[in-house]
Amino acid sequence: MRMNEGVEWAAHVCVLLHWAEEGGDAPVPATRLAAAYDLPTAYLVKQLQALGRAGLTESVPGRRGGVRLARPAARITLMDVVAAIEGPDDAFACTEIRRQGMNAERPARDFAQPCGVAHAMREAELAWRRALAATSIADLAGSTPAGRAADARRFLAAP
Amino acid sequence: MRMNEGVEWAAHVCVLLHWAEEGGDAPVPATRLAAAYDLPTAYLVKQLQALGRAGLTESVPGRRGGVRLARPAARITLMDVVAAIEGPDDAFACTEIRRQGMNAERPARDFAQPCGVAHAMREAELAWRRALAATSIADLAGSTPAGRAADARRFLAAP
DNA sequence: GCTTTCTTACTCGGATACCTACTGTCCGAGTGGAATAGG
DNA sequence: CCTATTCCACTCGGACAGTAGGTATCCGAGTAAGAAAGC
Repeated sequence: MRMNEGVEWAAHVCVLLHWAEEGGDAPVPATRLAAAYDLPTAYLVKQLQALGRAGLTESVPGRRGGVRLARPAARITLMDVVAAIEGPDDAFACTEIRRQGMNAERPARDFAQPCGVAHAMREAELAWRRALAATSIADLAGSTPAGRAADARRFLAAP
Repeated sequence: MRMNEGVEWAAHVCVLLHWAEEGGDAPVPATRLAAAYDLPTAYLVKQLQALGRAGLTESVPGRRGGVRLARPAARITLMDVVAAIEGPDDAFACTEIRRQGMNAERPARDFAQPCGVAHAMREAELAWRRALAATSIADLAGSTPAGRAADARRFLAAP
């Protein structure tokens, strides 16, 4: 069970976009974002499109276009970013194997209650989601050393 | 990010092994376990081997051999099962992209503190692990309707 | 009757094939600001 | 000087190839219980 690399990219890029917003340099073109962390541009664009579909970012077409956050960084959580990139599905998918084999003859109503394994897995994932939802992009930006944040703003503002 | 199907299998199989233990029918051959839920035997054996390597189950070779739990079901948690099948690695793997691109010139000591994204992800995974560790195989067995548990014991005891 | 051998029913580990999903690249279409050309 | 056209820099979406890992199967080697054979 490995998470998409795109999640890491997207999280860092959202922090960059927050800094750009503060510096008055929004929107930022994808090529510049890719250069900031030396990422393959074409593939990063794919992740940015996923963020856009999820409503986290807005894209401005045209000559001085680019990408910017669709709402304040304090109201975008890591959970939002993970959900945007990974999709809405749970990691654990119950396939109801309990109905097969020795239980194949049982009527469906015997399995009205959710499987205990699936229930416990779901609870654990909810705990995970709650923890992710507790950290916002603004929190991440705030925990970065001031020197690096200033340099990032400078990099994004440069022509 | 999808979890291995083997996790579901392994969890249900551990519950079966617990019932077999109670009924005095341990060890249980893999073929019987596979038949209980109509799973492909050869592939289930692979998952059982992973459980064995993790120390959750013991296998008895030879004619009336099979697999049994290595310790009481109350002391085997869902976390143990997930770790055995999925491996010990975290789902989120930080690749330190913050060191590249615009920060490529910085000395390594500038990044002594862990990346904020990685830290938040790690905290969330710990919450997930804690939740999984709160449910034991015995809990899962206890939450199954008595009728199905009895039938399972009968199935495992049958020649 | 006792010991030895054989058969049988298991597990274990590696090798292999297939398929899905992630990773990465490329191309054409659409959009809007800025520069340029024409009146 | 004002308007219309062209150009350029950007986004979007789909198509495509390569690769890693999950899914699934098969085979040979090892082990022990019970049956069979020999003394």
